[in-house]
Amino acid sequence: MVTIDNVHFSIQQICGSGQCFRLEETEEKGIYELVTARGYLKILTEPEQTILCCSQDEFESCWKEYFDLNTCYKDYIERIDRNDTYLQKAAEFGGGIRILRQDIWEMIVTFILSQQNNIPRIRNLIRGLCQRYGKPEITESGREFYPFPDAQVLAEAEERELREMKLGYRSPYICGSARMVASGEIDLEALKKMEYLRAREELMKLPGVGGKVADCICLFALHQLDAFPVDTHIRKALDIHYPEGFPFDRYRGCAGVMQQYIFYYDLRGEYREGGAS
DNA sequence: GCTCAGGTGGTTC
DNA sequence: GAACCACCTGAG
Repeated sequence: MVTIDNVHFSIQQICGSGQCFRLEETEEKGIYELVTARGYLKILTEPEQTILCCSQDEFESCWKEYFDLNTCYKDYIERIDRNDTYLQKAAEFGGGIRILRQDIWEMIVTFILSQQNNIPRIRNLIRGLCQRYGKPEITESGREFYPFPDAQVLAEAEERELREMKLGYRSPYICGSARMVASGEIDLEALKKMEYLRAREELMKLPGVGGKVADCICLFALHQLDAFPVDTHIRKALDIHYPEGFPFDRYRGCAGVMQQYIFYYDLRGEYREGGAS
C-alpha cells in the first residue's frame, strides 16, 4: 500500500478529465480500478489521501512515473497569469489533475474512437474491444482483467467485426491504423523520441487521426506538454475567455496542463456563463 | 424526428 | 486553403 496526499493529486479529477477511459469507479464508492499496459491497480480514495494498492517497489518503478508524481504541478499553477481569473479558477477546480503517461497504441485507438462520441460510449466501446481481443490476465488477488489488445491482434480483425461492435465509420480507421502500426510503417518507439510537431505530423499519417486526435495522443501518451487538443468544449471556452487568442507563448512547456484544467472546468465546473440552461 | 456527443476525410470552389 | 458534407450510434 502506498499513500499519497490529495493536495495536488485527485483520482476523481483524473477520471473526469477525459484522458483515461480505463480508470473507473467500482460499485463500491471511492474504490477505483485502473487497467493499463503496465498492469492492474486498485485505488482507494479518501477525503485527505489516496491509497494505491501496490508495493513500494512497484510504486517506485511503475506508478510513480505513470501518474507523473515526480513533477511538481504547483509550479505549473504558479505560472498562471494573476490577472487571468478564469484560468486561476479552472486550475483551482482541477488542481489534482495530472497528465498520465499512457500506452501509445491504446491512446491512438481510444482517440480515434472519441470522434463524434461521448465519454460513456467511448468507455463501452473500449471495454468491448478489450474483452473481445485482449488476452485476460489474473491479479494476485484473483481478479480477472482484460488488457488492451495490441496492434498485431487488431490488425487481423475484420472491419465487419468492428462494425458489429458498433464502432461505426471508425472501424476502417482502426483496421487501417492497426495494420500500419503492426507492419512497422508507423514506428511507435521512434515516435517517443521525436519532437512534438514531428510526432504530431507522423501520427496524422494514420487514418482517422487528424490534428485534434494527434494532439491527444501527443499529450496523453508521449507527454508532449505543448500539445493542446482543441475540441468543441475547448473551442467554446477559448472563444469566450480568450477572444484575442490563448497565450501559448506564456505557457510553453505546460500548455497541455492548462488545456486539461480548462476542459475539466468546462465539463464539470459549477461555472456556466452565457448558455444558461 | 431532431440534435448532439471531445472529428476526419473527401470534394469543391 | 477554407467551406461544406457524409459518416455510425444512442441518449435526451
